[in-house]
Amino acid sequence: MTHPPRDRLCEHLQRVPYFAGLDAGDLCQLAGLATWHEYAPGAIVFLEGDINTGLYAVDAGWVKVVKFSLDGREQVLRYFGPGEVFSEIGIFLARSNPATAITLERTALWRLHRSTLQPLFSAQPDLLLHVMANMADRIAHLAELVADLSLHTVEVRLARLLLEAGAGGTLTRQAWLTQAEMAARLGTVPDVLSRALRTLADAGLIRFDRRQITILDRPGLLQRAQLAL
Amino acid sequence: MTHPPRDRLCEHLQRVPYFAGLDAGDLCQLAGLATWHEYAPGAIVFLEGDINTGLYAVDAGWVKVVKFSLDGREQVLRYFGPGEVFSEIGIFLARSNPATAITLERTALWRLHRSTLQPLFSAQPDLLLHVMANMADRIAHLAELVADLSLHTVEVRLARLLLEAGAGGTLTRQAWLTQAEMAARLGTVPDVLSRALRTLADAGLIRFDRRQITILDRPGLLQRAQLAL
DNA sequence: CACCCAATCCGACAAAAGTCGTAGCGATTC
DNA sequence: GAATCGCTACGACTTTTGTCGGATTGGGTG
Repeated sequence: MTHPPRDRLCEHLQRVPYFAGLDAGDLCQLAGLATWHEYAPGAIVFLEGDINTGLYAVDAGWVKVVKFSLDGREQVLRYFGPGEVFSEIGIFLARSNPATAITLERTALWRLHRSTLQPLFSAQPDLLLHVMANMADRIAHLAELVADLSLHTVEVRLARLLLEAGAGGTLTRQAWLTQAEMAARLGTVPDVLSRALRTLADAGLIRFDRRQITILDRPGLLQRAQLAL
Repeated sequence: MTHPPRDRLCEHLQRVPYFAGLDAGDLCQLAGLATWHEYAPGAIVFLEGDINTGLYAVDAGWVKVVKFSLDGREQVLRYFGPGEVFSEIGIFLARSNPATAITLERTALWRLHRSTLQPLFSAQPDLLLHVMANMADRIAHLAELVADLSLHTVEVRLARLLLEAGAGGTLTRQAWLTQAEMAARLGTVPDVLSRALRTLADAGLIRFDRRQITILDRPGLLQRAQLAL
């Protein structure tokens, strides 16, 4: 994970789905303004309350965006992996980050600082629309998370997560996706998640060990997730 | 609440904080494209899953944006009152509404349909930035809601709500803000909310009756809200 | 006024979630 | 191989939340 040469940044950005469809020349202009940052696992990219940020694009690795309670419990709002862009709120000077970003493993990010973006926006309304579309995605995702937390039990939430993540039957967990991490994602604690996993396993709906979770009975799981019948 | 004459729409829009700072001529152009809609209390403005919407501005009345569970429980994402604009997601054809909008009382809305907005966006990047700033606000608000639901008890959430809403000591409730409504806002059920209100009242922190809630001990309430000490 | 209806309140109970202590298991390190 | 560390598992317990039946209140209506 060494610093990619300048003349390859453009190519990099074009592979980011976020920027697909944008003019190649404009993208290269963007690339020239991006800065490269490497982080160790568990490093803080930015803190809730900070205002001095911009837009981030993940080159390699994984980042989680979280909120903390005073007593240290954490709620994951979202994970971001290679090719994804986050922190749209960093575009606005008037608003501080609503959450904290932390790396989950050794991670490399591109950063487009607010000040470098402003002129581009005026020149390239298309870019603005892309960013807006991403924000719309964030809003929909968060609204779904709110509904999940408020309206469904841990078991239902877990079933939904498994159905979503393990579209292909077996879900091989990233090394960093521990039960504690999954619990923070689902808005609960490791113990409760462990119980829920066992309940689903005992019911014959899934099978799991330390590195992967297999869906054995998708229709049954859909039912537990209150998405069917 | 009769249909305002066309030549006053412009003036109306200028009073919407959302559009403050935009060029007056552009606003009048916007006004000419808006359509006027009236709703009875409890009417559905749009449903989760619909895609045929646009941007709404509240002229008079109140609207709530909610998610439902299969068994009918509801979680309020946000309330919108006079002068506020909502449903930014309606701008994107590719995305269906993530939630349902319902009126709380007799309500009048302006609607700017997607198709009428698109050309304006190209001509007026400023307008885009305004919409984006509002989306940033939605994201921050939802992130806060997620953290609240996941990390705090009902009592803490209630204390926070009271501190936020009743900045001036006494909070006179809108007629529609029943305990059931407040419960849906806090992500719980009326019974539990009633208990939490009683607990705070018994502790001498608040006083409440059917039409208003008074904060008696702000520092004490701040402590309950885990925002102090 | 009598009536009705929605909102609120209450107590008892059930379910879900969180806490705690302990124990086992695996991979890594020494 | 032994020691260690992080992750996972499990059982017992507490707290929080949700549910239910029924009582009470208060405003509006006929």
